[in-house]
Amino acid sequence: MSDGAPTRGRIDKREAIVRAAFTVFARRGYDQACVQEIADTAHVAKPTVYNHLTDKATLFRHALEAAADTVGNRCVAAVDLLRAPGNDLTETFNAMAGELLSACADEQGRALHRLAHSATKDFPELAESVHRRTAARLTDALADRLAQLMLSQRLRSCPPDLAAEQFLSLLTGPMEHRSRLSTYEVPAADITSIAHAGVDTFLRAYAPAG
Amino acid sequence: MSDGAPTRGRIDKREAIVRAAFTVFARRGYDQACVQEIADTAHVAKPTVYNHLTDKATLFRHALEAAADTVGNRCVAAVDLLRAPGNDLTETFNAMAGELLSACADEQGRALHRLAHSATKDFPELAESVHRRTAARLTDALADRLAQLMLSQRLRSCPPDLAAEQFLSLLTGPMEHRSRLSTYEVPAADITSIAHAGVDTFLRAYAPAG
Amino acid sequence: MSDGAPTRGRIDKREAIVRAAFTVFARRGYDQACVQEIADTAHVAKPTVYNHLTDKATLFRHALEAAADTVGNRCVAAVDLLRAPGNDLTETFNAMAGELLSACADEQGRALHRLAHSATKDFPELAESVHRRTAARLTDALADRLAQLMLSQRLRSCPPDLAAEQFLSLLTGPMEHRSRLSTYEVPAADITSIAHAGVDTFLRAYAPAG
Amino acid sequence: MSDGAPTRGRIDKREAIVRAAFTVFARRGYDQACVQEIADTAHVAKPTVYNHLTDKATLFRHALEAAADTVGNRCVAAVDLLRAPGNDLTETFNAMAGELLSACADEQGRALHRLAHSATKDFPELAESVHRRTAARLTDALADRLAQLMLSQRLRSCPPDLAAEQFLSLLTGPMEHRSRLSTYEVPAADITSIAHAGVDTFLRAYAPAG
DNA sequence: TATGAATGAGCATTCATTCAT
DNA sequence: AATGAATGAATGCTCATTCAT
Repeated sequence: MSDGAPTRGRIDKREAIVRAAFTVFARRGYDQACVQEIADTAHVAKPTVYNHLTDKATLFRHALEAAADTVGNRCVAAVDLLRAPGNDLTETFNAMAGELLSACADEQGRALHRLAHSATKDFPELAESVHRRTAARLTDALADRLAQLMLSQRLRSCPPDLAAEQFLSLLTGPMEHRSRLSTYEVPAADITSIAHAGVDTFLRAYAPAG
Repeated sequence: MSDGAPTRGRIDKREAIVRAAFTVFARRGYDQACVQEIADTAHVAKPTVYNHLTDKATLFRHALEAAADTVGNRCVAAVDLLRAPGNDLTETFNAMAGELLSACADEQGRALHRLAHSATKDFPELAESVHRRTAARLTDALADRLAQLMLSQRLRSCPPDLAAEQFLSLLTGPMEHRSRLSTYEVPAADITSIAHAGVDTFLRAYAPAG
Repeated sequence: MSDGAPTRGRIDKREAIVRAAFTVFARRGYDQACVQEIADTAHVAKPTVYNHLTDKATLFRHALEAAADTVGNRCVAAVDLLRAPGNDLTETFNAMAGELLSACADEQGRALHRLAHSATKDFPELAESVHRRTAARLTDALADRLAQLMLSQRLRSCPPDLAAEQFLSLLTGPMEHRSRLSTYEVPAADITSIAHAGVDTFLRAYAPAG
Repeated sequence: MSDGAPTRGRIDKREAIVRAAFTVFARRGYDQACVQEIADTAHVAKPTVYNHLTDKATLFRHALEAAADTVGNRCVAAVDLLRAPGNDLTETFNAMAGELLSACADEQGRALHRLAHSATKDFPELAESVHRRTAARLTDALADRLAQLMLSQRLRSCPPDLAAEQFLSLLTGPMEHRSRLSTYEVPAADITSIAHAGVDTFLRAYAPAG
């Protein structure tokens, strides 16, 4: 290779394959997805797929982990809104909650959720890995923020990871309910109302004593 | 035939097949489950399976709906504990929450949860049906109980279905978190602590005003 | 059995089965016909079919031979028209030819023709038997009539079976051509014109010398 | 690749498959033929068959049409003998008729005839296509020759396609009779005598007037 | 005798994966 | 590095046929 270009091209092709894989897996599910369709979507020949990623299973792992990182990043970014809580805590939480739900509820997020579930049987480590890159990472980040708010007496003092877990449950539980296990898209209005209701309940329960 | 017995035999065999189907689908997932294994598990020949249930898909539907009814029944029974709330509301809720989580967290409940998720792509009506027989039915039953408690001023007055949804979210969200999407069994101790924490937060948020 | 009645009922049922068999075989062909459909058509249970006729193959044989006799009878009846040849030989032959083609060209005749062809591989004796009951029997009967006409000098003298064979070929060949191997029904007008043309050619070739 | 060779290999394999398909279909009939046997006969793996020809049905269509072209070519070649009619018309017709019957009566021709008949139910377009490539094409070619002979006054003037149809019927009708619907091979001696008899009758009927 | 129920055998088709080019 | 071609392994489903009633 003269400079970085040829390598670049190869990397691009690999990325294209992984992206195509996620698209196809999202469309068909793991078992019904066929490597041929992934190759077609990536505009490559089937053996080329095997040259880059050994296995259908490997393909699946890379596709899901990449998507998990994307979703995880967006969630953490939403949580970062809590670094600058204004005077009105409710307002700040509402904003964060809205962001969070939007991040999880879009097409990619829902597909990832479904695929992660379907992976539990044959790829438990992958399900674990996705969980770590999304839910666990998000919970940790949120727990950090909540701990700060407890320190500054704006929330009742208590184990911050439990609080984080419950806050997220108040958001995702109703979402799962409404989207029928991520089957259908949830209208923006519903998302907002779920967010507000969750925040309201959370803040009532976690308001500072007195 | 002497009495209803011969018909009985047929029904028994059909039930055996449906039960076997659930077992195998739980073990392998829909796509990887093969009808032969279901037949073997039910101790019947493969065509006998087809004589009773038309399709692999039909087999799947019946197996899941039967399991959903079982799980749903146990959940509703747990909620019925709220019909006789003692003096200590916390204690009653704790008991119910424990029952509820045990019902959802056992092997069958977790398998059903996974399978329902995997069904969303190819059997959306089935996912919907399972949802109706479990989560939706449970939410409705719980909302009824909460409405009564609001009337008798033991809970703050507010839309009961929202309250029910949030209560259940406070239980199932952490469960899903801990079980890694229903992959692993959650130890009884953790179940209890999740139940208590959920009840605590819920009652704080929904305590009667003032 | 008290008198002939119960036996009658049994015979009727057997006939119904054989008739149903021909209907279904005609509709589907031998391989694609399934015994269940025959049983349904005859309004009987499947094992009843096996009680009366041992085999799918046996069913086929009886169905075809019965149909062959029916068709054969009609053909021979047509040939009998030659027993009373009027003054105008052409007219008599035309009448017979028309009858003959109508007999072979109706739904049953065409179905029998197709089925006999499909039987040659696996049931050569059956194909032979059908041939004997239809084409061969018809040829013989016609040869008898032609021999008489030769004796009475109304036709040129020559081997009568060859003449019969050729006469029938002049009728059935064009029919097979027009019906696309018995696939389609041939319009009545075409039948008449084929008949007349065949008779014309035949009588020209077999006209008495001088 | 040096020249066109590699492509050649593929074509050869495809042709081998189609040829094998005809062999097996001829041996078993459509329904009883199994793709595995075709693959074995062609010395390929079963999926290779599917790589080249989509379907069992497609396989059937290609096999029959190829065979039909072969038979059709030989028939047309036979008819071409009439382009140079010698002084003795009978002799020329006898030669052509012999050629014609040999072409239709060999193993391949008889198999094609049987298969075309069995195809009428499920592949009417195919039966039509085979008919067009053989009988119809042959009739047309013969009609052309007969028209020329009429013009040169060596045959009585009349519609040439009707004459062609009748001539062919005088040959194939008795053949079908003797071969019991193409079941058995017809001895060469019989072929000759059928040919001569057919020609004799035809020329008597179509001799120029006066 | 008539039938509901059960089964053994068979077959088309799909797909992940590997070679040779 | 990329691909056309080939294959081994699997699986859903159908159907003729037989028991037991």
